[in-house]
Amino acid sequence: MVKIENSKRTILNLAESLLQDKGFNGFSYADIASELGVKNAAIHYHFASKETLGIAVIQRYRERFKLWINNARVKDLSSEEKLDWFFSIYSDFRADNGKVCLVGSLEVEFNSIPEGLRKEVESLNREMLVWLEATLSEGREAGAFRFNGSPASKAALIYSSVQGALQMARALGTKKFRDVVEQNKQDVLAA
Amino acid sequence: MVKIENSKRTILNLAESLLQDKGFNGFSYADIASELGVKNAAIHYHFASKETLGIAVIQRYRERFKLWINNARVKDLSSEEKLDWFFSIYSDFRADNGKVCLVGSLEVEFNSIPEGLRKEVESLNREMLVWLEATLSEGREAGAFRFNGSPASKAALIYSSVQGALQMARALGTKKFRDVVEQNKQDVLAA
DNA sequence: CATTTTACTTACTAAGTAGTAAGTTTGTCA
DNA sequence: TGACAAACTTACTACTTAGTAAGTAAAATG
Repeated sequence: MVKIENSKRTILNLAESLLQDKGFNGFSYADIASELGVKNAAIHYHFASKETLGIAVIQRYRERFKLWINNARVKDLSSEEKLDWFFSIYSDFRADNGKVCLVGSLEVEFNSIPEGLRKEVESLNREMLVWLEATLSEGREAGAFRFNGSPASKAALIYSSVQGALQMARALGTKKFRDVVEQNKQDVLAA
Repeated sequence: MVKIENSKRTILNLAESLLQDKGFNGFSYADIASELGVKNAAIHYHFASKETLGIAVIQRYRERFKLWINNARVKDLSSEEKLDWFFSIYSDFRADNGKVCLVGSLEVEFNSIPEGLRKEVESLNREMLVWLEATLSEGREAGAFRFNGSPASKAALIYSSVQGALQMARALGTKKFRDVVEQNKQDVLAA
């Protein structure tokens, strides 16, 4: 038996995709099992409960984000390029069949998901916000960005607008998402 | 029997609240019935299917929004006050046990809700955006607002940021929501 | 080669889901 | 007063849900 890591990873990929597509309450173990061509119980073998599966998805995403921002390919970018990189994460979601931000998805269902999952969502949200705040702060000091208010508030605005724009794009089309990204850049880039 | 309209309205109120609290896939007829102190089938008597119930909630909200914006109490406000009024709608959601925007909630679950409901969500989103765009446009011409880009893009940014901020506030607290509102005002109000 | 471990399947449970059909109570109105 | 209709309840169906327990085939390991 050689596909231990492979099966586990495939389940995580599918769960992540379903989370972004239909939300935590919108998918079932049966969805994953049928897509994978195995039985329901096989999913439970890898992830005892839906809560642990959800937690694993978010934890993996947190690891991934940490690796990204500490990798030279992102770390060595200019402030403006860093912001573009941030937006590009979400542009990929959009291109990929109208997926939505994991954080936003789970926050909408916040009051109907297990508590362990809530904690993970909070951590991921906080970590992304911290990075964005630091990027905005550096960029303003370097003269690349110009905005009023604190970097923390501006980061919260940019992040929540992108999150909301992904959702809005589902009803009103991808253009709305691109509009929001462009408007954010106009609002923050020094003339 | 005298409480026809009353029961129907109470069901709509509860459904709206549950939608904002747990999402469309996060509540059931049983939740409404038990809260109301009646049996499941009583809800089906008033709303044949969950889809028609959801549609009715959104349609009522659309009517409400139309009444609001055409009422003198909003219509006669200054541009700046209109924007404040818009934000205040969502501040009320926040104050009311961390509720989330109906539009955002349903857009997250967009791919797992009935099609008739999707259409309603699209209409509500479009109508609110149109009003916000017009308000921003008027305000800029009147010298109350200052921003780059089109009123349409700025409206999309403001709306999606508020939508996202309500969600973010669930994980990170109400302060985040207030920060986003304040930042939006700083970004748009003429110095 | 024997044992253990991995990755499942089969077969099930208990609970919840939307939805329906038929009957009941109660107020309204001709 | 009697018919009707509104607003339910009772009792059910068909289905889906997460989760479990026991068994199995095959690969890894000692």
